Amino acid sequence: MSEGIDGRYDDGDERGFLSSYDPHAFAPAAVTVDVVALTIREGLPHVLLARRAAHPQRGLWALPGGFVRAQDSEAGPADLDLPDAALRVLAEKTPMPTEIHLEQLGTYGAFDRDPRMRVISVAYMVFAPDLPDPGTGRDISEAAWVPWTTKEETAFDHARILDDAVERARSKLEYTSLATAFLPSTFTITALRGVYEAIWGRTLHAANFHRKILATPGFVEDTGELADRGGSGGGRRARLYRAGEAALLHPPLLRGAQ
Amino acid sequence: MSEGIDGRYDDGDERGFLSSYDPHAFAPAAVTVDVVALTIREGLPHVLLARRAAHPQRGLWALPGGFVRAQDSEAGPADLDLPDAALRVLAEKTPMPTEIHLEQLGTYGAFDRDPRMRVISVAYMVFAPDLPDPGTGRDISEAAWVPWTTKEETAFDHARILDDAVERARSKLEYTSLATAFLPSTFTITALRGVYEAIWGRTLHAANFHRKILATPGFVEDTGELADRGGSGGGRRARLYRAGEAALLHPPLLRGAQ
DNA sequence: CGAGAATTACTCAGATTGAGAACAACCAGA
DNA sequence: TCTGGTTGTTCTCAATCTGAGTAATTCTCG
Repeated sequence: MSEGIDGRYDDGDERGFLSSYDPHAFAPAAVTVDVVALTIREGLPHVLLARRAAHPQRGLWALPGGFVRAQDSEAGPADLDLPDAALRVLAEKTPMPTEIHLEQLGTYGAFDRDPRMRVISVAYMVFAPDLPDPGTGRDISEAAWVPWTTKEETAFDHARILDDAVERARSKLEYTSLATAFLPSTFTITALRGVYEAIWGRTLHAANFHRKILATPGFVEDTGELADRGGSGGGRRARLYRAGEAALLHPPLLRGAQ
Repeated sequence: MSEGIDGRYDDGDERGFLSSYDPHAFAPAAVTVDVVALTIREGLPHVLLARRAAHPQRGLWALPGGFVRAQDSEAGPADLDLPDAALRVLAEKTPMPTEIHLEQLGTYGAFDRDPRMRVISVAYMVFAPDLPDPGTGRDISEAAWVPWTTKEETAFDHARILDDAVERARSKLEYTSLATAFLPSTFTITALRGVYEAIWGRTLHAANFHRKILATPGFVEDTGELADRGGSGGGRRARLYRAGEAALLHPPLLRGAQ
């Protein structure tokens, strides 16, 4: 990968070469994962944040995160891949269902993003249905689902990571079927529209949305059942759907248009 | 970030805390950057690859890459941010113009992706206009622009990174104006269509493409000039355009449709 | 039962798209 | 210099899609 380091071994055989590496010699940066877990509560997007229990920046909100375990150690077994590390640090803050949508957001590595040392952080996003509040009876630092509009002070560069996550989520809703990841296994078209309206921050024309969703092949499948009851103030009972097979929407739903 | 490590300092003040860190103790993984540089030559997408000059996997094609320099060292000054590292390792393989499009693709960290040690690699993409072949008179290992359809054996997991880059490029062309990044500062609509056809691997209706590009606000700006001459086999001289201000296309160009 | 509300179906004008024809400008060779 | 072939650009038209509004259906609540 780097000619500067590899060059010293140009004449060796591969077997002898592999045993001669000292990982610490080439590892002057720490690697962490941070997770932006998003959900929708009462029509508003929320993100899972934890209060920092230790210095630096003690008491500020921070994304759930932690060091990637590169090898087995006293802290626990190694993380075999980065998504494993992301799910582990998330589970340390709140219980999660087995089926959640996890995707990589990006990696942040500016030299001054952490005052302690050079830290390179791989950020992940989770789209989750509405979940209970993080348990308080467990060995968990204070964590909570916080409205993402809350511009309270956050630790390190987590405000920027959160902004990037918001923009990614808004964009993903346009051309993928990921909106269903915010909902339980069956849902109504109105609930699906609520996801779009919450993430995009605008209202959509209910009738046109309905037509468009049903016209997009593979977005939702009819379960044949009806919701238990209509909306809060009465109303017809809505049909229940489940997520379909399609991952990409053709054509997309555009937030710019109405 | 990690309660396991932070916990030991719960009662300290922030100043004393910062000086007590030993980076090596928490850094058992190396961080590298790899760059997928794409361009279009003679109507076909090409990627910049370098033959590995050293073990492991000596002689295989690999993406330009190298270790991130977390601190100043004998190898050179520290990379202040990850994009700086990406541009540095790319410049080590071939000269690059000052204005290129660079964006992060993703980070790869499976435990077995490098046989030497735990390596976490941040992949970047570059969209470049057609450039000269990498200089042979410099202290450069063999590098070349290779058609991306060449499924020759590549080192490590670089084939997968390249596949991810291809899919990202195809997708980006739909809803951003990045196709212009593959062209010189002024270009014809036909050349722009050639970018789409090369990346998407299909032909597009010339007249409809023309109409759509000019109808998309901010995609291209008319320079008022004409190309020096028509196409290869004669023909009318085309109008020259330059890239416009818009970064996102509304509405997008859809590859699924015709 | 009647008012109100949510869901779903329907209508219609305007915009967009896919396909092709037609027109314009240029090159090369007769 | 004429002529056919090639490329770039504009135009036409039917089919489809979109935004906006209206209406029908079916529920809750009082």
